Amino acid sequence: MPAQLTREPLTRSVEDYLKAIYRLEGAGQPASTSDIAELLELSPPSVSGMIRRLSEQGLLEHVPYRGVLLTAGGRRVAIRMVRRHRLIEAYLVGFLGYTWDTVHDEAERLEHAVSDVLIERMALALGNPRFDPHGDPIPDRDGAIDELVYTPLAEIPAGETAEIRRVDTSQPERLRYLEHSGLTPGIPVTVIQHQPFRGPLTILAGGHEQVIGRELAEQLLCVRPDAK
Amino acid sequence: MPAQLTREPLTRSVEDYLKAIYRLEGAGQPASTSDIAELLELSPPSVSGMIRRLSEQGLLEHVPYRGVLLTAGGRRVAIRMVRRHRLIEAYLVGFLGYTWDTVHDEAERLEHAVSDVLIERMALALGNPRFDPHGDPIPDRDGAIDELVYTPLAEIPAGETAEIRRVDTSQPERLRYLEHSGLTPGIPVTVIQHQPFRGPLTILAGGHEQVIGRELAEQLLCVRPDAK
DNA sequence: CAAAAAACTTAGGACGCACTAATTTGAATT
DNA sequence: AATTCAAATTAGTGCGTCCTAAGTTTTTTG
Repeated sequence: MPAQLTREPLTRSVEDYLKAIYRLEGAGQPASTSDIAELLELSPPSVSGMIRRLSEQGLLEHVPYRGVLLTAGGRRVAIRMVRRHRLIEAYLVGFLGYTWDTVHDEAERLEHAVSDVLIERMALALGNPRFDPHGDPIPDRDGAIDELVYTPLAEIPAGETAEIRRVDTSQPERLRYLEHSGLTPGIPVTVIQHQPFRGPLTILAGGHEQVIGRELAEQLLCVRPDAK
Repeated sequence: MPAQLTREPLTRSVEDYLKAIYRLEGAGQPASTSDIAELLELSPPSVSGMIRRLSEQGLLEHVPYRGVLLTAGGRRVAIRMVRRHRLIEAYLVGFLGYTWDTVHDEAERLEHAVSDVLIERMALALGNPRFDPHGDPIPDRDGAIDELVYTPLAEIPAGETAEIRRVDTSQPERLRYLEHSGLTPGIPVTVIQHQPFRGPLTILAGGHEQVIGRELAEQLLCVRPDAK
């Protein structure tokens, strides 16, 4: 109902909340207070307070005790932040010698500080890329984003080959490990064996066999040649 | 006395205050409350309050009713911000199509958000430049800065030729006008005539005569071939 | 289905940083 | 030297964002 008519500049906190809620909504459910709190490393009462302010501003809908959903306006802001974040990552990797395990934190700060002009200049320098270094899709200027559906490597049956397209973690240690193991977007991987009880996978990638934990295999998002 | 032992991250406001005080100290005098307030567009009481906090943190020395001076620690922070600001300006102009009249505001926000790593990457990409697009000297990593002494064009006697080295304004309109008039760092200018009573100057630059206001001529910092 | 556990909100407070209004101090003027 | 004026400070507030402690609602479980 309150429509956020006066476009006052949003604070960094607000931008972070909206981005987090957008990400949590990706799971299909409304974002819960505690999930937001955990993602942003804040206490639940702090989140409750911010939810009240954001829904007063018309950026989200709140059903008490049930969770929140972004309004169109809130989603617009969130997607804008996602575009910024991913373009900055791509630019830093493409032009300033960053590696995919180090860009996240830098982008996390810069996304709040760059102007629209600078973002578009970066996009231009990069040739308007559609994916960032982790394979995450970059929304276009209008907020359109093609969220392709990928299959986690962990769910590829033994014997099948799939290609890694996207890596769903921002932890530097994990990213370094994956890079070192040759498990990056664009790489074909053959699943040799699944250990039972959600155990590790034996895979073939880059010409040699290796074993990879289940949790990590969940974060390697792939396409199967046929299922594509 | 309080030595700012725990290196907690400084806020954006604190960084802005220290940079402003550093700039005001350039005039040789302690920075006054009202000068700081004017430069930062804040009320004097706000500045008084911040001065108290900053001197408690050991970043500056305050003599009540007299003004403030940066401590070594405060100066270190301020020079770090100046290096950031000027390197960012140079990078944006050099690599992202910015012009010298549009970089200031962008750099003003980015200087608070970039990491040391990113700044050094930009410096490397630029070949560790010593001056920014306006001719302002860029402090090196250790904070060393060679503040050359220039002569304002307004003080060059009629008949003499001098070379513009530095332009002391960040107002986009003025910078656009100067660019349009061909009055940028590196350009030789011959003073033809001074109008009396602090009036405008007639000058020869880029092959044609033009008239330039006294105030603007004060901001064009030059070296004289002989005095150099 | 009642009791326990988990999730969420409200209450109340702190901190940083801005403001206006009122007061104090120092400098300038007569 | 007394008065006047400008500059600076203190007093008191507000806003945004965070916190802990305490209370409420929903979900889970025995």
